[in-house]
Formats: sequence, structure tokens, C-alpha cells
Amino acid sequence: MATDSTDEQILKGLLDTLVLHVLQAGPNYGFGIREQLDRQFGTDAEMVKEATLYPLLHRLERKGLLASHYEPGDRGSPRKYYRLTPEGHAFLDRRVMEWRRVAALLQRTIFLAK
Amino acid sequence: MATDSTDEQILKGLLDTLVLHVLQAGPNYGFGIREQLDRQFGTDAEMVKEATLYPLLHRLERKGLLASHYEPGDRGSPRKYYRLTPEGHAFLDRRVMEWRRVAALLQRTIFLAK
DNA sequence: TCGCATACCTTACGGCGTAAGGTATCTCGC
DNA sequence: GCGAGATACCTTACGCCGTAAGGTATGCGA
Repeated sequence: MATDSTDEQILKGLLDTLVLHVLQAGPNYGFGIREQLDRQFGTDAEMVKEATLYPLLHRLERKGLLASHYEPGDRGSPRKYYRLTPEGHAFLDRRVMEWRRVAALLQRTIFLAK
Repeated sequence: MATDSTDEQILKGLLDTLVLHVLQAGPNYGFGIREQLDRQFGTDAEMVKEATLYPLLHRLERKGLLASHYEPGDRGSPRKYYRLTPEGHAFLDRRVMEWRRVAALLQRTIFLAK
């Protein structure tokens, strides 16, 4: 990690929430999730690296927040589709509330006086 | 770290920004910074642990974002006061802008439809 | 058949938050 | 003076997580 490059440090602790949120719209697979995240972030550089995303998906599945199955796609290797479990939904709801608290904290503090 | 307890995961990558912001109001020392953060967060539990804060301050100083000097306090051991360097100011400004981007991203995504 | 895109995965590494524990200084009551 | 407690700073060991780098398999088009 490049110590202070643009957003990388900041994304720590946010990525799992964003991934779960993408899956709230319906089941999706690695590349599809990545595409969604890049679109949401609207940046030229890729937002999440493969070596970040796949271990993250594995962790979330191991924690019981996601379930998966394989399915053939249009091209390439079979896709591994992930979907939210009930626990995943509940976890996401809690996380969104926590992020609201953080956003409120930012408003009260660093977003105010220069 | 308790894997999914309230805010701990979320604070990753945010703490340095908050500490630098506290020091933007003027030089301060470990316990004073801690007190400020607890007040801003307005939570019953302590926001930042000592074993988090001191290594963080050391890192920020090593990176040249902070400078320090010792000064006797009212009670206890001499206090180590930290202050922002010009590089620290610039770094904080960049970080605040990045957090604005993140806040906007949250608004566009997870804070919308349930 | 030779790339090229799609798609998934692993290893090795470093940063960072934390639990647990330690050390030094000062004040106050006795 | 002397012990207790608050103040104040620090270190070690550990585990989680993002990442660079590299690897494997599949299908399509030239």
C-alpha cells in the first residue's frame, strides 16, 4: 500500500459494506460486483483489486453472510454467484446504521471549520 | 478486535484524520487528544485506546506530519505535545477532501434505498 | 492454433488496531 | 516520608485485512 495514495487507506473497513450493498440488489459474481463498484465510485482507476475482492468474498461466506453457487456465463470460466443470507441482510443493516453515525461525526467535526 | 463489534472495523483509516484534525485546533498531548476524541464521538465507551493512539502518533511523527516536544503538566509525567507540521496540514487537507468524496459515495449508495 | 478477454484463486507481505502489561512522575492523606 | 491513586507515556505479541505478483482454466475470434 502506497502509504498515502488517494483512497486506499480510507477504504479500509468500508469495502465489506459496499460489497454487501451491491448484493442487496440481487445475486452477483466477482467481476460483476467489481463492475458495479467501479461504476458507483465513478473513478478512472479501478476501485477494488481482484486480490482484495476474492478473499473478501471468501471471508464473508465463511462468516455466513453470503452463500454461493456456480453458474455458466456468456464467456470464460463458470461464474461463482454470491447472494446475501438473512444474516448478511441483518449485518448490512447494522453496518449502514454505523456508517450513518460516522457520517454524522464527520459533519460535526472535520467537515466544518477549516 | 472483536470481528464485528460496533465501530471498530469502521474506524480503520479514519483515526489518523481525526487525530490530525484535533491537532489543527492547536498543539495537544496524548491524553488531551483522547479526551477530545471521546467528546466528539459522544459515546460512553472510549473511542480510541491508548495502544492505538501512541503508535499512531509515532507513525505520524515519523512520516513528518507531526512534531513534538515535552512540557511539564499540572500532574503526572511530563506531557509530550504534538503539533501539525506544514506537511501535516497539507496531508489533512487532502484527507478531508477524500472523506468528502466518500461521504458523497455513501449518499449515492448505501444511504439510499433500503 | 494462438492470442485475448473472461473468470477465479493463492502466496507473501506490510499496515494498523488492540489486549495486556509495564514504567515514571506527581499529589494527597496519614 | 510513604503508600495509594491518578496522570502520562510506552512496548510486545497478535490477528485482520488490502495488495502486488503470479497462477490456472475456459471460450471466442482471427
